[in-house]
Amino acid sequence: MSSPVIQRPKGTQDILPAQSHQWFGLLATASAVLEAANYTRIDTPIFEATSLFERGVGDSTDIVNKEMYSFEKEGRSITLRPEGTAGVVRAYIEQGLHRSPKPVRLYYAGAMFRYERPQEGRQRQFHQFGSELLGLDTPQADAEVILQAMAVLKALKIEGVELHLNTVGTPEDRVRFREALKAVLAPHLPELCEDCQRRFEQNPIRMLDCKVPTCKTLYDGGAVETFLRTFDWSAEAQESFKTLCGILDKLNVAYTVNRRMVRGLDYYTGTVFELTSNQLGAQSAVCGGGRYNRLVETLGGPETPAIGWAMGVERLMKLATIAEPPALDFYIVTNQPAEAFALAEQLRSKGASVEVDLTHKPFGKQLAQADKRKAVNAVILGDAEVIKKQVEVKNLASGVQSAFSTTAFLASLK
RNA sequence: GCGGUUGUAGCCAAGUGGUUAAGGCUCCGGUUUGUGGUACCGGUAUUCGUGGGUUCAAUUCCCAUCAGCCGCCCCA
Repeated sequence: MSSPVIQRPKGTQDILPAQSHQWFGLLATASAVLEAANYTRIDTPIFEATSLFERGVGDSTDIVNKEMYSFEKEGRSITLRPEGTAGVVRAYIEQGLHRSPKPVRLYYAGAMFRYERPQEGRQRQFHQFGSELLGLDTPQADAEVILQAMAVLKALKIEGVELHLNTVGTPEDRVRFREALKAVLAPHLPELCEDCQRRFEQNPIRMLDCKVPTCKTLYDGGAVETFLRTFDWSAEAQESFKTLCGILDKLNVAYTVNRRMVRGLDYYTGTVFELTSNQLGAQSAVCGGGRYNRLVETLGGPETPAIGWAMGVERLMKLATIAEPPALDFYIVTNQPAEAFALAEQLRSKGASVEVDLTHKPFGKQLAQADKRKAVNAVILGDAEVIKKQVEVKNLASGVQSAFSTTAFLASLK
């Protein structure tokens, strides 16, 4: 009797051989875009002190409230990271990166964990690719980061991407906005959905994102619409947002200003943005980001403005076009393993990909394997060839086979 | 956390309250043990996600549970 099969935990995925080329190719392509802009990769631990996320991401967010994988170990509360920025900022402070020349440009990639109900494009263990630009509070920095995100999507040949932009103002603005919004919404509270009533206390700004028709209708027109249009943002925030839009206009980058787009993490200030794809289902956001001018301070570092974004790798996988893996150059058909290994090593040192048949089966069988592996050439190295210091090289597409002396064959590869 | 829906081999998939659970692809073996791709032949599910119940009898009906998917919530 065999034991029961153990299933993978809910909301996790294996990256199988059939996908791994696309998976790592995607990460390599995205990384290359950022490296080309002088961003440097940083890798931080997958788990951190729980308080890092409570303080950093914000304890009014759903992520912190109900989605964190936390556990106690020797009296310490540890949490599997639900997002990447908090850990990067922690390292920035703790490792003294804030003393390197500003701005500091970083990117990261790795697994994140949120305890949520899985569905298409949303796993419990998922992967993000993100970038952070620390030490600059200018609309030019905002533009660099947004353009960078779009460049990554372009490099991945992702079409149908839309840029949504907004500003949530300075940190002071955000507080004022929040209170003013509550004042406007308070009279309507009884008409609103349960979620909105809850949000009213916990995170009123998120109410604007509500999808319930009755709420949506209310927020779309009348007092709320007027309020959004006429809210007295600080001159600083308005000026900065205008400059950013001006840069995008000049570059003919299409965008939509969405006054109701607010993002779920508490640390955002100023510019926020999202890139969405019309080719995904309900989880249409492929990239989300924004400015977080207070986070470094909140986590105990020097006052440091910053902006960043993150992309969902699983969602990118559904959209990206990555070149096929290169074909296998040589499949060595042999009954002389020692000779075959030596030849394989020499071929590989010249950059060729080589697989050695280890089965000792008849050459017909080995050739069939060569075919199945989609090798371009079979190299036949049997007793006769070893004696003559030769190889037979057969092009599997044409069937043409010819003999070379081993040295001539290697020399021909260059 | 809520609502809906699905679950037969590695993949796709037919099927029925009652002897051996179609078929296709893949894989493995053979015809062909120093020459592949085609063709032909053969093999691979003691069992229908798992557990329990109803029944003389369940893969089929019922319940629970697990997992996938869709939507809400939230977000990448």
